Amino acid sequence: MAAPDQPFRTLAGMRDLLHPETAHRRRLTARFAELAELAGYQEVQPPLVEDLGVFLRVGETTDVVTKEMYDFEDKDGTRVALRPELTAGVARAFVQHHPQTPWKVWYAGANFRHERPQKGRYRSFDQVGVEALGVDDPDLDAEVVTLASMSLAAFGLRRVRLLVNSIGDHDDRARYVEAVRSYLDDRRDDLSEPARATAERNPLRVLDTKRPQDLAVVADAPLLADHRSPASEEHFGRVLAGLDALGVSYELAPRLVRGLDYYRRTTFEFVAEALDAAQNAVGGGGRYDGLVEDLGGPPTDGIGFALGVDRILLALSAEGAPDEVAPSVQVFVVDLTDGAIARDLTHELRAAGIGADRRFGGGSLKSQMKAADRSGARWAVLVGSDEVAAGVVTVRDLRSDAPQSAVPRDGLVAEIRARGTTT
RNA sequence: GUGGCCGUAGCUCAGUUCGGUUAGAGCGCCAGGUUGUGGCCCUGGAGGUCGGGGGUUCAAAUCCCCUCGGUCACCCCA
Repeated sequence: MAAPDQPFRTLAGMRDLLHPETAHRRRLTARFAELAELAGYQEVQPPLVEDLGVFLRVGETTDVVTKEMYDFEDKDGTRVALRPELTAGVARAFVQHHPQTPWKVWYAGANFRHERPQKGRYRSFDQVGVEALGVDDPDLDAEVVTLASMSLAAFGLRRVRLLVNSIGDHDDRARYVEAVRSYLDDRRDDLSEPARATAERNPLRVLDTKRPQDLAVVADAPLLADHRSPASEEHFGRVLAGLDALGVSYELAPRLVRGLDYYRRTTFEFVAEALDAAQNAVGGGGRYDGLVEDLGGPPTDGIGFALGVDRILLALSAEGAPDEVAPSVQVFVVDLTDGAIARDLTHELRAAGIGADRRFGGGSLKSQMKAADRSGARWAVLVGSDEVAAGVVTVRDLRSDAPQSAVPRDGLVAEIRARGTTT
């Protein structure tokens, strides 16, 4: 096989995650898992690939499904797709395993959408989130929104706006869609060309347009609040009361229409103010009361959210959040003999739970000390012919000018433990 | 999917307007100054398919075409 004209590289919109970013992501995910489990959510891991039909239920009028999906024919002819989001897979899992309700689960994982990449938008992107199925109680809505809000705060994000809306239940939504459709039909001549196409496919999506021309039309569009049934209105009122009681601040966003078709009643979105980029939504979610039924299960209420890990990291960086990563190596062994001592000492230290490394190929004392410095280790342990003869090692503090000292070779682990590895 | 801008050393970038000797800088890396001591300093060194392919020309990093990638916006969304 001939070598490629150019070396292989990641596909468009895909990236290698390297240290220290991997460490930031791991820390964020761990923090999220902690918070979700504190609230009684259990981890779930649906597969990355599902039958295409699972995702079609997400919304056959949405770009996510119609244009952006990585779908292909499997070897047996089945139409399958890489998941563009996790809610549909979780709902499918609910139908398949019929767990006890309420089923409260959290997840962390990659999703795939074939979009044109830009800042904060990648073809492979990570989300963390929760889903809670089988409960209609507005207090659950408040719990879920609060968990999302607290998670963002726990990650260190400072400037976040929470937008909340209710798009009504199934019937409210259907009536509202018709009202908007007929309104937009009347104003068709005032709409931009792309907005006209959107209006036919999915009228609600026109409402959160950014084009000035369409904004003027949208300003006078029918209001959702006028189309919500008393029951929906009451549910929404209790969600907001719950948020008030829990001290979660939010803004009502009457035109907040989220991208996926399955949303009902409560919808919400988190916007990071530090992100001036177009992609500034760091999370969102809502109720999807009909989704499980659409996937062949029993009528089941559900609500959840997803937070975009990539965008949160971008926002944290834009806010100037601290991003130091503690070095994992605490001790660096400098061996001036043939290297066998470094081999044995690093092994001994690691077995004792102390991060240890050394320089392969030896090199001058100076070069090994440079390597020790770069490793971030707190301690350098030096071994040369003098130490070997005396049965000791020399321990040097790389972060202070304290004098180095000789320590019995067999007592090194105990000595490092006694001195500590931090600061 | 559409449009603007951008691809030069490991990294950040000069050089491209108006083609012309061995393509530069800073940082990083390696070595020496200091035959057993890192960080600061000094000296030296290694390292480049100028994204890739084709074309124009006596001559291309520089001009033209194609292509790949990045970035920003639209669209969409986490």
